[in-house]
Formats: sequence, structure tokens, C-alpha cells
Amino acid sequence: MIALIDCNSFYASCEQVFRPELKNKPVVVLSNNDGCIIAANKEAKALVHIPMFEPVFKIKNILDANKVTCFSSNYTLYSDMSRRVMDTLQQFSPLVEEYSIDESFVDLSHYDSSELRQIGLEIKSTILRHTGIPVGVGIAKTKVLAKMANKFAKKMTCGTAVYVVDSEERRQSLLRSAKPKDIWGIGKKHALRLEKAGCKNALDFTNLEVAWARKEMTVIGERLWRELNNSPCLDLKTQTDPKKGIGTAKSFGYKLEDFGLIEEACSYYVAEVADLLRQQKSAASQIEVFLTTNYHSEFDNQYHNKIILSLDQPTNSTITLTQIALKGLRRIYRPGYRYKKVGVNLFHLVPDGTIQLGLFEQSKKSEDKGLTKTIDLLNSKFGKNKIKLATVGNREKQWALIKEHRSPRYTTQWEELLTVGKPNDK
DNA sequence: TCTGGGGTCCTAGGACCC
DNA sequence: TCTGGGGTCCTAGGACCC
Repeated sequence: MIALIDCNSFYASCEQVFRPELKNKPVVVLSNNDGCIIAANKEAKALVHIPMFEPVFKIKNILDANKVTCFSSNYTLYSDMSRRVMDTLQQFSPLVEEYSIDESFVDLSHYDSSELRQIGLEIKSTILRHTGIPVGVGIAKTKVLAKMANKFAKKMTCGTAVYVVDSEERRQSLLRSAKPKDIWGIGKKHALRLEKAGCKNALDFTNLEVAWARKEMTVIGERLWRELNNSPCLDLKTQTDPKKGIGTAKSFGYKLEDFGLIEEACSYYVAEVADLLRQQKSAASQIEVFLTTNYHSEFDNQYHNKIILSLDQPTNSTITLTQIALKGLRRIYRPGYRYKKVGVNLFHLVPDGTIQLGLFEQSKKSEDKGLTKTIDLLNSKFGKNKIKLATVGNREKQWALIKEHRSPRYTTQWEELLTVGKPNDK
């Protein structure tokens, strides 16, 4: 049996842990640039139907009128809280798949099926005690059923947020309660197809021929069909594969025309992705740079372009990658537009250290490896970007993301630790 | 005025190879 | 008139997820 543990409105819950006065109060968390709503706790959801990714400005009145507390996203805090939740799960099973920042699949096959409900409750209460984060637990024979049981558990108003699919009746009532679009792995397109085929709920889907699922929804559909019918097709992935591409693309806080500023933002992002690349001990053979205006704007002239540059030799050096990226940026930049976003993607990643040279190439004598290592060391000791390339500049305020409501990084920065007691006691 | 960012998996079709 | 059969690798685009 497999459990799916999912944190309740995770980002909002993280914020509430350190602001106990917000307990039972509506809280939302905003995307980068404070643009959209990306998480809302149940109190906030009860006030107003908030579609995910709703632009804030459209419902600002409602938020203000109801005194909803808004937070800018604070990923440093959320990642650290996530790690604490995941560490706690290890107590219950050695086989854990971290599916996303706020959910994990856990193998429970070493428990007797009669204990599973109790184990589910224990997982829930232990995580709450260790981290302050409330979770829901779904337990079933397959991943898809566990995922859906989890959702079901959270929906039950009177329940304990733990649902175990341990009988055929429970499986059927679970599936009957889920509309096609609520099936994990079924998006808009497939939901429409299912409805056309006469499915009113997930149970109807499992009663179609498996061949239909295969034909209409490829092998993914067939796996889903089988998983819902209690036959496991998706393995637990307990080891994370190295990423196949690493990229970043963030909107500017403001619209930019000045090439110099865009260049600085681009350099900053290259440094970020190169850092991630070195952390997973890979090197990239290709770099893509893209530049775009704000496609929502009706007033601005639009321009989008990208360029992909191949490297003669895979590298993870920030210096080399920056040189090439900026060369690309220069080629796609056109003056006279108000740009909103620049992005960098690294592709064709290979393990660092086993880099294949071209037939007529000589190894570039470890490039600037020593220098890079020293810079990484200094930055890990004294803080991100203490040492950086001059191309990153010092004008971050003129392009960086807007985060007006960011909470302190309570768990990772000494200066931002939570203070308990009267302010004057310091 | 203001609209996120980072991923995975699968398939069809092109371009090759022997 | 008649034009094989078995592959691999790569990419773009679709669909989906958090």
C-alpha cells in the first residue's frame, strides 16, 4: 500500500506557523512580482472563490474588504519547511518519493493492512507536531488511487483527513465522487473527451474498455485506467534523476528598455542556473536566451525572440556561460521596446568530469575551475552573490522582482529569527 | 497600472544507419 | 509493372503536473 501525504495550502500554512495570530484567518500567498495568487488557505477560499493564478488586481477589493493577509512568496522558507516535513516522513518508511515541494508518496507495505488507518493518523499528527504544517493522507494500492483518496480525505468535512482505500466499496465511492476533470493526470482536453464518451465520474471511466483509454489517451491513459482499477503501473521513484534542463525566466519588476539593465538581469540569471548546474555536477552543451515584451499589454508593441547557442565543449563555468549568453542577448535585442522578461535555459546536460572533447580539441586545462570553486566557497560562507561578475552590476533595484510583503526567512537566516517575548526584552 | 515559474512524459515524423 | 525490413536518434508540439 502507498500513502500520498499532501500539505494543506502549503505556502499559506508555512506563513501561519510563524504568525500564530493568523490562525483561522484568511491568508493568501502571491507569485513573483506579487502578480497572481498561488496559494490560499481554506478561510480565504471560503470568502471568495479564488481561481488559482487569479491576478491580484482583479480581486484586490475583496481581499482588502475581508482583511485577507497577503504574503509575497518566500521560497527560502517554503523549501526549508518542506525539508522538515520530508525528514519526518522518513520515520515511517525508508521508501519515500518526494513528488513536489508539498507532497510525497510513501511505501507502507511493511505495515499490516489493519494498522493503516492508525498509521495515517500518526503521520498526520507527527508532522503537525514537528513542523506545524497540517496535512492530508490518502492510502491505497496504487499511486493514482492514493492521490485521489488524499483529495477525498480533505473534502470530507467531518473527517480526519485520512482516507484508506482498503475495500472495493471504498474504491467505488471514492471514484464515484470524482468528476473526470478531478482525476489526477486528466486535464482539460482529456476531461472533455471522457465526457463525450459518457463518463460522469471516475468510476464510469474505469468501466470503459481499456483499449479505449489507450486509443484516445495514449499509454498515459491506459496506465491511469489500470491504476484506478487497482492495478499498479507507476513505480515509486525514490531516487531523483539529474535534471535534463535547467532554466530560469522571471519577469522584471518594471518594464525595461535599457539594454544595460537587461544585460545585468540576464547575467544574474546565468549565475543562478550555472550554480544549480554545478550543484548537480553537470555541464551544459547548449544555452538558450530569450527576451519578451509583456504579452498582456495592449498598448505596447510586441517583440519576442530567442536564440540557442551551442558550446564547443560542455561547461558549468559561470564566466563562460555568461559570455555566451550575453553574446546571444545582444543578437536578439532590438531597441525601442519595453521588455518584461528575460530568460536563460541550459540544455544537453552531461555529467561534469566525463566531458567528451571534439576530435581536434584540446582540453581547456580545467578552464577556470579553481576560480569558480573559490567563488562558490566564498558565496556559500558569506551569502549569495557576495562575489559576482561585474556584468551583474549593482542596479538590481531597477529590475528585480517586486516583493512587497515577504515574510522573514525565519529558519535559514540568523538575522531573521523569530523573536518571542516583549519587543523591549531584546 | 497591475497577469508566475519550473517541470515531466509521450508521440509523430524527419533524418539517418545497416 | 514491380522498389525491403529492421533499427536509432532527435525534435517539436501536446498534455499534464505542482
